[in-house]
Amino acid sequence: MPELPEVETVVRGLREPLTGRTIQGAVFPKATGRMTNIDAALLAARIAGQTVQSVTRRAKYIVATLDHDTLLIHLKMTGRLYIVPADAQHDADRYLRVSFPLSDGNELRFSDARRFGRVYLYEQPDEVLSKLGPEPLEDAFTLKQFSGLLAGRKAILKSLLLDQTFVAGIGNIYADEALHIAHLHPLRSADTLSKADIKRLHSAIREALNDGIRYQGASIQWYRQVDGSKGESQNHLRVYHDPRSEKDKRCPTCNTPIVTIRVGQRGTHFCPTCQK
DNA sequence: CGGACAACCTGGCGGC
DNA sequence: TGCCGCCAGGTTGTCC
Repeated sequence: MPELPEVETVVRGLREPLTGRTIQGAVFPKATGRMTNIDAALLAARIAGQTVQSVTRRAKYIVATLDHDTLLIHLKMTGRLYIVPADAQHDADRYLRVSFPLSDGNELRFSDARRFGRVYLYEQPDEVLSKLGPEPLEDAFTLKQFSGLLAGRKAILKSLLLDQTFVAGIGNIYADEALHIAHLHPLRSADTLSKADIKRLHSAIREALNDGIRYQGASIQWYRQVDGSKGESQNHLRVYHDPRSEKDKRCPTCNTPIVTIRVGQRGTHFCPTCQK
């Protein structure tokens, strides 16, 4: 599911109900497998009694800064976070992976059908976060910086945009959207971009992601906001779609049928007329 | 560095 | 109605 806009929407939804609350523990109803970076019982013991200082986002990670540690949550494909009264039944959610009881009588719950999601507790979260590329919506992400990052890169554009160490937070939907806004073909090599191409791509990345946030994320399958509601971004996408359920997707600019190919194992959607 | 591919997991849907 | 195969918003590791 979640790319930068979806994770940002979830973070905004978590900020008020979590900030200032004390986490009382962590309950894992099923085997945790690879979900945590440390033993689940240790995580539960260590997190108990720590108060949430802030909830922010870095790339696609939800970052909850606690008194002594930082809780990182990655939703991967199907993770969901929501808050319910602590007495709500656990078995009402067949995909529940962990719940965190809070000092105000509520619980933060993490649900994940596909079990790819991750819940990490780090004293030094930079172990994970420092490997990530720049945040594309921050002021520091300038055209100059972006040009510098592209210098010497020869990768296929679509694959490069998905590389979290290149620029953080872009996923399959918004990579396709940004390339359409920038009029660039997903198979273009990064080393063929003109100065004008780079400028368009830089602003297109921001536009695509900001649109996603404005519409509160894309609920194509599993993604939900903290309150359980769907986002609206899926109704405003230019090229990204599911070819099986939407067989006649057309370019919003020129009405040409959108073409779907595979690039680096990912479904990739583009307008053959507008994107060169 | 970059591309190809398998893995991790399960659910949902199209097609037959 | 079944059952099969394929696809899915992400990431990581291996091999060439």
